[in-house]
Amino acid sequence: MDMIEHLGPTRQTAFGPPGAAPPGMARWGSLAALLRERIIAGEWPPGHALAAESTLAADHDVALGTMRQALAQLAAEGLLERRHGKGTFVRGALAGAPMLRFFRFGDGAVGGEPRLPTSRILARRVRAAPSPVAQALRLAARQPALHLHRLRLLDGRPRLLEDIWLPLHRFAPLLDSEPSTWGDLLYPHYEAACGVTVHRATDEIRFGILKPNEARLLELPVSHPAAVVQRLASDIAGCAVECRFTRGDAHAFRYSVAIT
Amino acid sequence: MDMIEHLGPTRQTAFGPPGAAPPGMARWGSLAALLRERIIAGEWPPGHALAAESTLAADHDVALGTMRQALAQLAAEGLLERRHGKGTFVRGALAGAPMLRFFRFGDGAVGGEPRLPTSRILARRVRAAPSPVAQALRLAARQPALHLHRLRLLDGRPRLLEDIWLPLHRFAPLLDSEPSTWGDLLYPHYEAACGVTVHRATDEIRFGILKPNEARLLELPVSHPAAVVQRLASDIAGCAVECRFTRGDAHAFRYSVAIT
DNA sequence: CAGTGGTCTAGACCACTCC
DNA sequence: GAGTGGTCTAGACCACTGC
Repeated sequence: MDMIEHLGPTRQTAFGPPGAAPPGMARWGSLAALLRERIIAGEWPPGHALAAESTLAADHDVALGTMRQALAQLAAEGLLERRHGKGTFVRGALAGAPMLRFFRFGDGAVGGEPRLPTSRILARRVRAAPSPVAQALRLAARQPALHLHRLRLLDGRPRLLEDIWLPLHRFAPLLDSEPSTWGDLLYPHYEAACGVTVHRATDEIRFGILKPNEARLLELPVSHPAAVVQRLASDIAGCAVECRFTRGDAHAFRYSVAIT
Repeated sequence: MDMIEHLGPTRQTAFGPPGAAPPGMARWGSLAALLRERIIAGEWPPGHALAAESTLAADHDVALGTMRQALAQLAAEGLLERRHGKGTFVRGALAGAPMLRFFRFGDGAVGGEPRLPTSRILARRVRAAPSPVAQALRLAARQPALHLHRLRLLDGRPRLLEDIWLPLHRFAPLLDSEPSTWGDLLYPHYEAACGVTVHRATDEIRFGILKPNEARLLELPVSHPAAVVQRLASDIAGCAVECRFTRGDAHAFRYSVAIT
């Protein structure tokens, strides 16, 4: 022990080139990258508990604080969830990215309580995806896609109309069950039936005009203005897994953004 | 020294009740709150450099790491900005919350380069604010407001129309200068002319119909659909300082949101 | 070069959760 | 009570900035 005392108790780059420390990445960044890869590779499934931070630190020969910083980074990225007294867990599917956060349907009902939307699958077909969708999903030419047509209702009244495109090669199990048994939330069903976890998504909002059949299904006048939300959802590895177009009454649309 | 050795080197709650540590706030949280108050109170103006973290730590009798966590918290809140090798600074006005991020005006020009919008103040009046605006700005009844009517152009073509409401008691200096000298960005002018720093804002988006005079100014047909962005901007203390309504062609509207 | 923030260590105690 | 994450300490070295 005394032989290495001159190195001091804090020889930080003991396991890497001493001088070439952070060219683009500090020690905790490398650890985060390493753990990130193992999570993305599926080594630990969603919901799985990682080893204790002290164990992880010892396993990787770093101090506790360094490992904590790596874990904090992954938690900030949404890959991990840390629960005091319980452990560190791989995050599962998106809790919810409810489309209704974009809309305020006043109705005649007393406001306040958030009513849960119900959904009805109107069609389920295998067909070639339109070019922009195929591009978004990174489908090869003529590679088949699963198309869902879905109506969402609030208090029994049709409110949102959805066109959902899924790469067939990952969602084939959806062809084997009755859509009416899927429930009102698709992402949990994707995970249960197909093992596909939706981890993040981007919504793009634009303005449009309802086509006649869309207006009819939503019980709105023809050429009524619509808010269109195009969502591209990805799994934990960043692969696009769903392309969804949601249309609703433009006059009911309302959305808030915070700027800092 | 040896006399207190039995306390160990890590008597952490030496300056607080030993057992009642985090009832709702840990040590670093209290430090953050303390510094936050001093920043909000204006003790350090925007752009001011704080003392070195080591100095701050010593001043408050905490370890470096504890003070670092407090400073990191404030940086995450957007109150501070830390620059490696330089120091820790109080953040100034919002760099920019460009309205044009909501719109894509394709034009006939080659895409790519972000063209800067110019602005033209069409009117500047002192008048009572409409009730919703007065409520948003927390103005007392009949307390006067400054109203600006502003047109924003891209490549010389009118694109956005803005109604801006300001509490007169903080923006009186705006009555003393020629609006054409204000430049194209208002927030820096607010800071320079009135000492009001816009620190954060929320945008609320909806769709509506242009009124005849609005359509005329934007060179669009009457009753053309419009995207309406209502922005409520606040200063560093969280006081609402500006209520702004921006209207533009709904068909040019496009906005992206990331969900994680 | 001195001063700043960024990284790392080794070890302690605390609060939460569950058995 | 055992195990987990959360907080704190005291001190070291590193990388960036500007004189």
